[in-house]
Amino acid sequence: MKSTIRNLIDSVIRIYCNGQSVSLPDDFEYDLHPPKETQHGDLSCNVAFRLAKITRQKPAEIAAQLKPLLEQKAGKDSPIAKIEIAGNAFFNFYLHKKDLGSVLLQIHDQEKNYGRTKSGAGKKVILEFVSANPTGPLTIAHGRQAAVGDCLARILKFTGHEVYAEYYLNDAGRQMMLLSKSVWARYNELLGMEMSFPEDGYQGSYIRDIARDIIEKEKKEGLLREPEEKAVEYCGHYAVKHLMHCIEEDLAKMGVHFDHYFSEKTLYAKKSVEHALQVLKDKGCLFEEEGALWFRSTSLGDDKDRVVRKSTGEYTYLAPDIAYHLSKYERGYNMLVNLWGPDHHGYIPRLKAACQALGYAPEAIHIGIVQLTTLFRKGQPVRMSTRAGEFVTLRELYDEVGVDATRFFFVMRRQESHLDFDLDLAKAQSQENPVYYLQYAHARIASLLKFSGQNVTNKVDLNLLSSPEEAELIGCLSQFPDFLDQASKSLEPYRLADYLRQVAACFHKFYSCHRIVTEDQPLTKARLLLADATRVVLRNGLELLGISQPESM
RNA sequence: GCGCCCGUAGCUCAAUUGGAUAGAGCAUUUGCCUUCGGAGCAAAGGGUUGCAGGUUCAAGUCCUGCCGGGCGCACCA
Repeated sequence: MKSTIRNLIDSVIRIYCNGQSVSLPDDFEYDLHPPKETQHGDLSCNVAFRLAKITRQKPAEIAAQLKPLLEQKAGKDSPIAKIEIAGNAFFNFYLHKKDLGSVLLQIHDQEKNYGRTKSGAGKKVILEFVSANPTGPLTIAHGRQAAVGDCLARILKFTGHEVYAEYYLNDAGRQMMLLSKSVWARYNELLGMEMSFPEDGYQGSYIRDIARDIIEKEKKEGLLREPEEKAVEYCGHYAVKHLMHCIEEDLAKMGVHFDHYFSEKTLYAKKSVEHALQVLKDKGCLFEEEGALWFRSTSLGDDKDRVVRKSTGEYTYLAPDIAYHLSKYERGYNMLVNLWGPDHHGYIPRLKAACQALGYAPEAIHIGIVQLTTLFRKGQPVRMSTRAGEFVTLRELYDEVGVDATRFFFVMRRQESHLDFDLDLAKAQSQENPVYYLQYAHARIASLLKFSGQNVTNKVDLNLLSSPEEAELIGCLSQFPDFLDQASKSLEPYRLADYLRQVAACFHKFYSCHRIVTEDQPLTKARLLLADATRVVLRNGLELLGISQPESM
């Protein structure tokens, strides 16, 4: 529908430009979308304003010239019922009811595929998110990253991208050593040995649990007889295995899926770090100074150059990261999406620089920050502190409020802004809970369809759906693919959550204004088709958010 | 000190990426259940979009300078 009109406008502005003897720039763009105010018609277009820059005529004059051309070109079979100029030079298109309603036939026909687009065709996306160090259970901060990332993966797939979801597992380096030593210390302590706990070690009680597991299920006190280095290594290995098992389980229970957990250790085993640095060296991006090896990131937008190998011979954190991203490049992904916590935002320029040096185009690199969440209970912030080992874990959160509410709350706000998570609101099985608002609409429709006792058919008279509430709902449903493309293009799932709320609101309004099942069979059939189309959009949308779609509540 | 992000209704947030009269939810006030699910709907109040300039047909959105808040500035990970 929209593309028909867009083609019409395109052909008309070409005629107009020829008449003015000016050529249209290749990047010429204009908007065509439903206006905010329903009184401004079904589609609104700003093309006359945009042309003003090119032909140096007044927008109103251009609009006046274009209008007859549009009307003439449209002909009498077009979906356009009326064209008017308003607000100086906006075009407002009014469409025939049956053409507007034809989207319902499309929805009925496409069902689970309604909303699918091809806008991401050819894009092979590697989406990296969560990537929490395996040094403890997932926190609510990771939970938000998980929810946002997983929704994003679903949306990108639905909009035609090829998506590979990956978790980068930091199972090497300093944090790992600390974890190993912490477990080793608890192990000794449990066996009555004297040992000081490492400074900055992990304090959480789960460390002691892991140590106890080793004693009870595995080695008893046998580690004491081994060389300390071996024993510590064993503790670390066991702890990572155990913690990753918990992390994968936590994620799975929340419906979050990863295609692969990429181990940092394997980078060293395969000499990938050396390989990556060689690649950069061959491109002339490295230099030596004061005994250290540097990456010249300033030539790619960073504010200072970065050390990749210290004068001691050790690599900095950046080195394996470069190797990891080279692996993404070598595996053929042409679009990079990383979701990070806010504590890493200073790290973005150097990694972007690295990715560009490795061969990625700047516009193919997307590093997004998922801001922190503050939990509120009875209006008071819930204090969290990882240092003392007393934090609210992701598991505790969704056990308390449920997976659906957890996921919805995590994605309902733009991810780069700080989130206030009201526990009481999320738990409330009542009207003020936004999750239930959506699910209620879905359940209500399911129940209604059952009540009607008839099958939904597409053999209906669409002209019967002529009330403002019906028109508004139809317009809303027809925008589903557009909103998905927006969410996918901007990498912001909250747009979908917002849109679905709008769909539910339109439906509830329609439902309370009009009785659907009546003696009037043609009207009943038309309204049932509309209700069922709403169900399809809600179902598909909730599925993309990873939220269940109950038939009854 | 340098860099990045944010500032919209009492609170939490939108605003189709520069479009027409800035909109929702919560909270407050008021209506609507003998008919399909009231976990719903309708209505009211609430705003100089932090301040001051600038860019243009058009600015909450872009640019500059202030004010206020958050975060980051390692040969740490």
